[in-house]
Amino acid sequence: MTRTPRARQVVFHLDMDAFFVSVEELSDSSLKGKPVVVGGNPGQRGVVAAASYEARKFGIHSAMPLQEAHRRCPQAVFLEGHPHKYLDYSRRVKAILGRFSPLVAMASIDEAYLDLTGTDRLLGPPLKAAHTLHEAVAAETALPCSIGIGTSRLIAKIGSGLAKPNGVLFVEPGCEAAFLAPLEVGRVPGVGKVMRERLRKLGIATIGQAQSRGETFLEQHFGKAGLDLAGKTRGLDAGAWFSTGFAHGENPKSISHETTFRRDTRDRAVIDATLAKLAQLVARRLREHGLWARTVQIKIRYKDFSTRTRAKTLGEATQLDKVILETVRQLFSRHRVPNRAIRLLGVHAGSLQSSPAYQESLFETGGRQKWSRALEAVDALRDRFGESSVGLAASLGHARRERVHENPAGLAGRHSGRGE
DNA sequence: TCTGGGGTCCTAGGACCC
DNA sequence: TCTGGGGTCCTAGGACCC
Repeated sequence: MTRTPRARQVVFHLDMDAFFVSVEELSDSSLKGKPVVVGGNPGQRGVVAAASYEARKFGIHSAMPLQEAHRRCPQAVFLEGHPHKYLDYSRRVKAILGRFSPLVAMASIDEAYLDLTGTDRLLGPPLKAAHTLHEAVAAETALPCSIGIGTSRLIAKIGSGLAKPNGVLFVEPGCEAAFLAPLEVGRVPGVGKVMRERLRKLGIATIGQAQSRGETFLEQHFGKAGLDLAGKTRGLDAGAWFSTGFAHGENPKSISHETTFRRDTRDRAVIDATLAKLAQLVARRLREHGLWARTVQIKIRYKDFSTRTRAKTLGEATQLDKVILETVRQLFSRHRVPNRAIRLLGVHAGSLQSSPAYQESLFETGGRQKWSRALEAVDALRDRFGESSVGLAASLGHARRERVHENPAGLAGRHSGRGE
């Protein structure tokens, strides 16, 4: 990523501490100081959504199977949780953040990035501003959080992780690489279990070791992910995840629902009812967002956890329960392995667009391709008949009509310079 | 260790087009 | 008779995040 030279950024990353657990403690103070797990009961199929710091002492962490958490700490309090409450508190926090900067990006329900570049006059130096913010969150929500401050989102995020619990950490500009060097490479966002293991086999356990192997080495072994990693080890916001900018919260790229059965099933009635329910949930959310889906996908996970997805792209985008249900039924009957017990079913809508036909504002993703197709066609005509043969306005009008008739390729085909 | 649900992005191969 | 060189779209799977 090339970066235009600019004033050094001041980025905050604010992360709520054990968010779901902390919210539960607000309404039941007897939970404080106890090992608490939010995510469900240990008898259920499920994983830990949040664990209190007390529970973490037993080795319990997010995404751990509930049964395993129970095995490690039978005396822990297991809670189903209250998603609506969490959303409510998330909004309250967001409102507070909005008073500190107009540039706030919620990265998930319990974390946000703030751009505080150039707010010295108003809020004081970064550390002071962070403490003011920290106190405001504590005073107005009674929830603990941690704040990382850096010259990039990446540095701020890693910083907030190290500041936990309930702390503030400031990485001085210019000290990024030195700050990162001793940290475990798994601290880098985007480096998960698989990449960490591959790095370990290459003798890379810390960010500093990755730094010294260099960009070429990392790219050779990991392709684009390696190139991004090289940037991250220097404290840069490399990769798609970090380069999305602060203006956020546009339309989703996909909408899906899935459910794991309490017990694996082969029961056709249960399966049919589940597919209908999932299709209906997906369709409703499409309508809520004012979006139409071009592809519909089914997900089937069997007893042995093997998972299959099968997709179909529709001729015409939809937001109707009926169309989605018919499509997933078809995909299911065509691809299900007969008599195998099913653990999970899912319905997924992708290739979303904001109207049923091609019409996107010409500058949005879908439209851009059509646009360039049309312009290519114009170029082909020019190649063949000379510059004067195609007036710009006329050709664009033509392109638009072609789109409405859903035959964007027709123009290019008939008038191609290759012509055969 | 018996593994949720909602997402994003990336890869890679094949179809198809000019 | 050793065989292009783009490009896009579609599909399936997987890593990763919270």
